[in-house]
Amino acid sequence: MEKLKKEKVLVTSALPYANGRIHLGHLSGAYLPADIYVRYKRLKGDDVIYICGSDEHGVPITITADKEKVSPKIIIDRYHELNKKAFEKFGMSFDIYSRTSIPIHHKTAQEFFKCFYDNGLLVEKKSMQFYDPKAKMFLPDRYVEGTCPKCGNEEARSDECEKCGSLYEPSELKNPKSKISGETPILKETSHWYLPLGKFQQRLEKYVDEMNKNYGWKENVLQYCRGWFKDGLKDRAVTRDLDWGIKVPLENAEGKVIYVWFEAVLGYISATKELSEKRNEPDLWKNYWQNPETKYVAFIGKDNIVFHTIIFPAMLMAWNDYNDDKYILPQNVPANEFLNFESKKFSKSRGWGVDVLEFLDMFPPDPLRYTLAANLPENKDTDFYWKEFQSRNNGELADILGNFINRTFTFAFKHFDGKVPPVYELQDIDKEMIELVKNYPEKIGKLIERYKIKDAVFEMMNLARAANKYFNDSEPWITVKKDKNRCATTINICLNTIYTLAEIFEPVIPFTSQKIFNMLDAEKVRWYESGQFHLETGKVLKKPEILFTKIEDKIIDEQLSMLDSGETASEDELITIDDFKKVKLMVAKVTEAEKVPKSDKLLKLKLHTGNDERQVVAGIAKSYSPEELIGKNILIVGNLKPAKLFGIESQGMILALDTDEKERVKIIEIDPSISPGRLAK
RNA sequence: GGCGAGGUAGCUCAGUAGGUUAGAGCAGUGGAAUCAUAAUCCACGUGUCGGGGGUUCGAAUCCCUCCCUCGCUACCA
Repeated sequence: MEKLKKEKVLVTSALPYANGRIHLGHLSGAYLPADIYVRYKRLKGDDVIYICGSDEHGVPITITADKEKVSPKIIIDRYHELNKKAFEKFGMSFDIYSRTSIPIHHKTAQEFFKCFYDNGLLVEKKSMQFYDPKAKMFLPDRYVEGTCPKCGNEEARSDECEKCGSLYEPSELKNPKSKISGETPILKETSHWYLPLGKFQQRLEKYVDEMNKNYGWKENVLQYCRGWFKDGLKDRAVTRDLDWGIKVPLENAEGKVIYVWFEAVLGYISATKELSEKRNEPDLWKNYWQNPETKYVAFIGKDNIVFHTIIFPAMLMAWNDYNDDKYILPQNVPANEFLNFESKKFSKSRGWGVDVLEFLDMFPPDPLRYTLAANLPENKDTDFYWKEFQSRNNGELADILGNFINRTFTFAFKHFDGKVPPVYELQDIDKEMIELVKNYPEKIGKLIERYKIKDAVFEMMNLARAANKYFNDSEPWITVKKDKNRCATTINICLNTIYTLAEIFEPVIPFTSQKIFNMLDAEKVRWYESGQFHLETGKVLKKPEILFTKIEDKIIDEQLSMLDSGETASEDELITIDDFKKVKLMVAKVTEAEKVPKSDKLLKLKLHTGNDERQVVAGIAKSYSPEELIGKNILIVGNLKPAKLFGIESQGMILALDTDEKERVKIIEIDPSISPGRLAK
């Protein structure tokens, strides 16, 4: 075993947004892999700190607060505490779980802002922003929806179209609507500061390239970066008009806060500062963040890639340009994909999924940690299935790992007074086992170093499999009668293997691992030494306990049936008759029809609805030709808000039925004797 | 329709500097054993590596094309 240099490692996990409870998907993405990595690093003897905390600013929190008619502080306090507790119960080993509402963070974020401002980096731009007179607030991009002036995308944001990627002035956006009140917002002048990311593009590309060359970034992360670089990095506003957040530290900046994307990533630094204070080591944070020796690894989910590979590094570069105390940049950003739940996306609003606290009320954390770790979305989205959870718990943790430990311990107690028996003459089978065990820590360590956690977990269980085989092949239940020394040797080797198992499994199932150490009355050792045999002959063992209880089919079936009922309830949500009365279903006669140029599915129709004429655009071109529609009596929704499709105004919606054939619909035809304009009731 | 990801044994998946008989876990079948949480161990797969075409001495692995699935997004009004 080569002596490895002690590394200085800084690990962060994405700051969860304090606007809801974390669910299993969150754990799989950014938290469990990081925790496994960190626990391994600690066992290895590296100097590591692990930082996380709640992200507590931004508009969604204010909206939740408004909905509940409480202050945003109530919301963030609630979710900060809940999530903190969930992480604790799950066994997350953060050195600190901080939050972005604390003064240290406000100060840090303001320092960065001020530094960029004072050095003339930030560009001030006056612009017309949407203002919702009813909600009395400026509307952030994502709360304004309208039609993109360039490509006609109807769900474009106020200054940017995600469809075609074009940027424009809010005044160019067509048909703006406030997503908060539904009102048409007015344009009001305001001014904001922008971070010119374009200035950093070349350096960022070089940075990503070099880090990848030296440390092997994940393919999905690189793809994402390439996409952003290809489009060219744009100026990004770093302030917002809002009263919830970190105040812009300038004169005449009333009502302005630092945009949450700018400050949230700095929360990692602030949290480390808070840790410094708590430990009463004022320079601790600098020893990591401003130490070129530090290896900084940022664990995140795929939705967060751009912030950690482009924006945050750009901010740190900018700081480093103007200051003598220079920050290090992420050395690796091992972003995971997403975890789905029983084949579908987690969805809070649809009640799909299980949140962490809910889960841990029913089951202990280790089986969950193991199941999630064995199935991490490292390369692609994966699923959490209740059945898989059961089979991993019963078939692997209980049957393979737990049972091996149990059968070994019962042997030690039945035949060797609960003490570690001595080793006598070694046969080939023993030597092979000893050699095998010796190599496992390094094998697994190498996988974890390369962020191949899933493979590492598989190897951990493989050692337990091999241990069972060794036990079987050695047949101690026979040797105990014929050759006690042989039996003693076998049990000694098995007990030492259990020691190694306790250590290598610690990052994944720390609670159980601790129980095993207790049973062995032993302590953790250095990771790379854990494959060697440490148990002294004659050492007194503690009585074994069952480490994993089996999960009955009944319990899993209950969960599955709860899912079923939960989902149908939300899908078939009942409406009142008043809800229905809002919809004006009306008979109309088609007078003209033509294809919309350049469109596959759209027809432009002129409809006669009794007293007036109206134009409707309908997506039925694949099912009907314009000619066959003319003269038909059909049913439409008459009081739908007009919308523009392909630049053509549509003043209603034609009702049609799905058919078995894909993309084919059947319009609802009304008896020709009914005159246009009649309403359905 | 656009973008992205994927289609490999019944299920979940691994498998890129292209090279002998394509792998693992689970499930299934048969067997061994009985110390142990009825837990373990061994043996067993003629899989069109989505279809077709191409490059190559040789492709699951590279190129083209088509089909299908999922996600996001859309002309779902």
